[in-house]
Amino acid sequence: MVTNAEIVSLLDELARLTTLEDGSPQSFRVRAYEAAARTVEGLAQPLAEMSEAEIAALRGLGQSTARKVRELVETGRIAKLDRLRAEFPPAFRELTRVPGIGPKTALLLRDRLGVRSVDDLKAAIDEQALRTVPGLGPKSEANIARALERLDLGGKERRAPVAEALRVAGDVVAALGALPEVERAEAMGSLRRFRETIGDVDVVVVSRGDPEQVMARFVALPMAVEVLAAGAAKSAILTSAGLQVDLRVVEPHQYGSAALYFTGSKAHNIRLRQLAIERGWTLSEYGLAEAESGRVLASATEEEIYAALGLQWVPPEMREDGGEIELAAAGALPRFIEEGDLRGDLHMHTDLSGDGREPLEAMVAAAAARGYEYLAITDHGEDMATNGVSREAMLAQRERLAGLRELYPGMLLLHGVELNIGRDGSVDYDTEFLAGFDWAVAGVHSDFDLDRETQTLRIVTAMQNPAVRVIAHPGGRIIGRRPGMDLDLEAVLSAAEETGTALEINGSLDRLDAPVEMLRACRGREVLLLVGSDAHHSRELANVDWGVRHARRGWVEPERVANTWPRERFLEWVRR
DNA sequence: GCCGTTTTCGGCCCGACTGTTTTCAGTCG
Repeated sequence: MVTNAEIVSLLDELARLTTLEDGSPQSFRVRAYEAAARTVEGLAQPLAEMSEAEIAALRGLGQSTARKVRELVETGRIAKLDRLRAEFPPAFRELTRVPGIGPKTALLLRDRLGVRSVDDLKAAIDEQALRTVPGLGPKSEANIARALERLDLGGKERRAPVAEALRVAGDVVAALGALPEVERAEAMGSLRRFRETIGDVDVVVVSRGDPEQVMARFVALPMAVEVLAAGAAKSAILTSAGLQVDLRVVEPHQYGSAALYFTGSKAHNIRLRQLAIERGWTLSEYGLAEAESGRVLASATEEEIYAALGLQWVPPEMREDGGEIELAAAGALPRFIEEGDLRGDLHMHTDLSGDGREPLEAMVAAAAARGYEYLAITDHGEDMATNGVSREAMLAQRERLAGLRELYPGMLLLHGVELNIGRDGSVDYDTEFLAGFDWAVAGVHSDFDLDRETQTLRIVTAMQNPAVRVIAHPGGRIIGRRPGMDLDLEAVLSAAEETGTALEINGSLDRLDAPVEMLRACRGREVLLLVGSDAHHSRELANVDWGVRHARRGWVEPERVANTWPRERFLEWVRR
């Protein structure tokens, strides 16, 4: 079956190709394809199962796109896409990856110089042919030559995993925040929206002084290996980690509109501006203003701008134009989960597992310091070759944990285990030994590339095991390193509902798993979720905060997350 | 290509920067 994710990717490709066909990223058809893709992205039900009329009724999708979707479902192809692919082969499309070359220039180079690939472009530069093209000159030729040398050396082409981008952004924000003329420095962009991969880091600085001073300090930061742009309003550097960082300096009274603008997403911002226009206003990074007089109506905080547009404040993680604007306009945004909502953590390791780094006592003490009402220790089961724990050692740990209960009378301490799900869905130990645990998470740690049917059966079988309460990192992916498992989502979610097995939202930055698509598909269903740290060190207990931000991207409401429940309710569920 | 309590046709987001121009087009975010 054609999945929504596949349709999204094809719509995005149609948008990119249409940019070339129309010769402008401002093309309205391009924006229509993009808007359609964003809508499909936020859709819970499979488009492949909908009729043409039902598809055309979706916001941003009309007759034309509906026909293409049906064509894809029925024939496996889209004729228009095939035609565009033939007209603009991959080698030609490569040209627009070069910074400074957009659709217009690419087409111009093809028509005037016969340039059809990056290699052609290099040859044309060597012959100094670019300067002969009308609209280009020696300077453009030199800029493109320089951009070509830098291509593939880092910058925006390579999207960094969020964990890496957070480190770079943290360093830059700390350095800028320490400057005397800086009142506030924050990372915006896709990092604030908490996307899983980040193209570049956008930083907004609030300063009353002259922005040039801050800009000068910025481009001189030790992590800057190259200055990509240095202007009065915006600058950009390439960091030693190969990640681009853009900086904007704004006045305090413009913080809200700047934050809104630089957080994006672009699609979300365009919708906001449309709402502004309907009211006779304009919205930019400098504020919400009357179109005629230019009088500023709101700019200091995001909240007042959303309010002026008749919207609830939208959490950054939800700003993707995936239906959140309509809900915010109706005052019907889901009650989104917040960091303080969690009352316990049910997935953490100690040094008993080979990969844990701290003793049981330290992990429990750190969890208590976070104010938890309950927690579970979940070291690896014996099947795990390197880190697994024998029965004897598990029983000894159980004794130690029992001793700790007196020290923490206010906290429910569960003795748990992280089981390994074998190829056939079986798990460690035997039924009798398993019954001795208070709690068990089960996860896949090997054979990630089984075919969909086998993989799905494997997970469903594990769910049917009465000892298993939650499937850990159910997508099986490592961001930037390993793709997820091929699963029949519908079958997995149905099994989760039927068996009452929860799905984990693993807060480890390398995982952030369940993936967003899985979380969005849970909307309106009876699937239970659990945010877990998967901590191997006490400082990693804070991973749950990443898990919560990721959960907001998946529109997860706290009511569906079992570890937001009070201790008694949680315990009742565990015992059932 | 999509959309409509002003519209089924005529609109469709905003600003900075750059290079090439003598007033603007293209790119980028």
